Amino acid sequence: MPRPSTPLLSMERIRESALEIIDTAGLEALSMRRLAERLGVRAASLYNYVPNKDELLHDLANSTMAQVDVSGFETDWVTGVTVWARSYRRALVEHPNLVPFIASGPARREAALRRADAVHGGLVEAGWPQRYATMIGASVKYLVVGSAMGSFAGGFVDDAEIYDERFPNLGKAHLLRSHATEIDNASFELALQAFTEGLRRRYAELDEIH
Amino acid sequence: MPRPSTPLLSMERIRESALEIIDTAGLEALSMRRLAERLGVRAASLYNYVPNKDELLHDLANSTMAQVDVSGFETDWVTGVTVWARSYRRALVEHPNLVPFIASGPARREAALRRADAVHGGLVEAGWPQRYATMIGASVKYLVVGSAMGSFAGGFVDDAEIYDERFPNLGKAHLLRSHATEIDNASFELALQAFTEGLRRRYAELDEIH
DNA sequence: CTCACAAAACTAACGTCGTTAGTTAAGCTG
DNA sequence: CAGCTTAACTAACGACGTTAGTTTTGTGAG
Repeated sequence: MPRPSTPLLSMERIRESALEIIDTAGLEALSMRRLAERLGVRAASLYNYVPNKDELLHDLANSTMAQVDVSGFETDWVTGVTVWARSYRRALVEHPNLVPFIASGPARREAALRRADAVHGGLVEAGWPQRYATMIGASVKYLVVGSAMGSFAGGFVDDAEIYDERFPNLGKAHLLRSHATEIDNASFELALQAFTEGLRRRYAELDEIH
Repeated sequence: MPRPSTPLLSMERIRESALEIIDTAGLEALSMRRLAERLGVRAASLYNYVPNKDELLHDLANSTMAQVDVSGFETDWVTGVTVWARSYRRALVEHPNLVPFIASGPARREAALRRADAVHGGLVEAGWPQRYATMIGASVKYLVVGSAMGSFAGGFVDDAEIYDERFPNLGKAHLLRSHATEIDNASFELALQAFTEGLRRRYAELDEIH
């Protein structure tokens, strides 16, 4: 059926379906053929909208990164970092299976660069030396990416037998799974707050020098 | 040439070549056919040694995790965490392209579980409540995985044009690349130390209550 | 010492994948 | 209404993971 009256596809529908597949079946489950099938179409038709699979993934990554909020630096650097980190994590956690793709590969993505620029600028403006600004940006990124990807608690298996006996200290690890997201949230908050606390002390010492 | 006098393959050679491909060409470049070719053999022969590609990757992941050192908890929890975090990161950074695989997927790997058990035990022994022990373990994992995977500095492109003008605060980002590993190391150390500093304060408050 | 069987290589094939080339018909523009 | 563009299609290529079946070598039991 060539050239239907109203188009079957749109960039919007493609993005949407691709994310559905990734979210429910994993990144490796996304294939052009499977995506096409879900859209009621043949694989080749997708190439009228998307140059190739890799570009489609970059597109999804970019629109994910666009949700990150760096407006907090207008207040002060601590809220800047905190708001940034939390919104960053929130965006990634929405599509955890996409995180490995987002996090690897060069920093060419428009949305990501704009935000990196804002973070760096905000920190330097607040008085942090360039080098520190770089390191703080990197550290927060580590924390966010690691937490969005790892889901520490969700990683354990729902079967007590596996941990019992052989791993006495993990005896109750199988219970972690049921409140996995709560534990992951709390762990991220602990890490973020302990980290910013440590930074505040360094920031104070910075002033003492001058 | 069926059944040669001396075997052409061995688990050792397979692991080695697989890691070489992953390190130099990326995780997605590892295919059974390509691996076989590098070993002077046909793809099907690999299945005499390895049940399938996924198991091979798990095997590589497991031997990577086996290098992580959790002996520091015999001294005190701070050195325990520090030694653990550093050796963990060192192990992952050796094969950054394998990190996405290592970090995703359930915690079924023997080596990883043994170490998680030791960490949790060490923290509880030192007086941390169960819940905190879990969160601290998770936090450090976040930091390590994020840093091993992200290579913040190395992610930037070696081309000044890309950042100039449009991203004023990243003006010199293209320079980051040349000392990428130094910056990544320093950032990780900053994050780890700031984090443990924050933890120390909480640990002190913990004692005050009783 | 021989003979059966395990081991370790092979070839051939299946179904899936990303992608391209070429085709077709509908819609838009002059 | 003629001609170009658009958006679907079919067919095909080469690479992928994996399995089945084949062949020859090495080895252990009698």
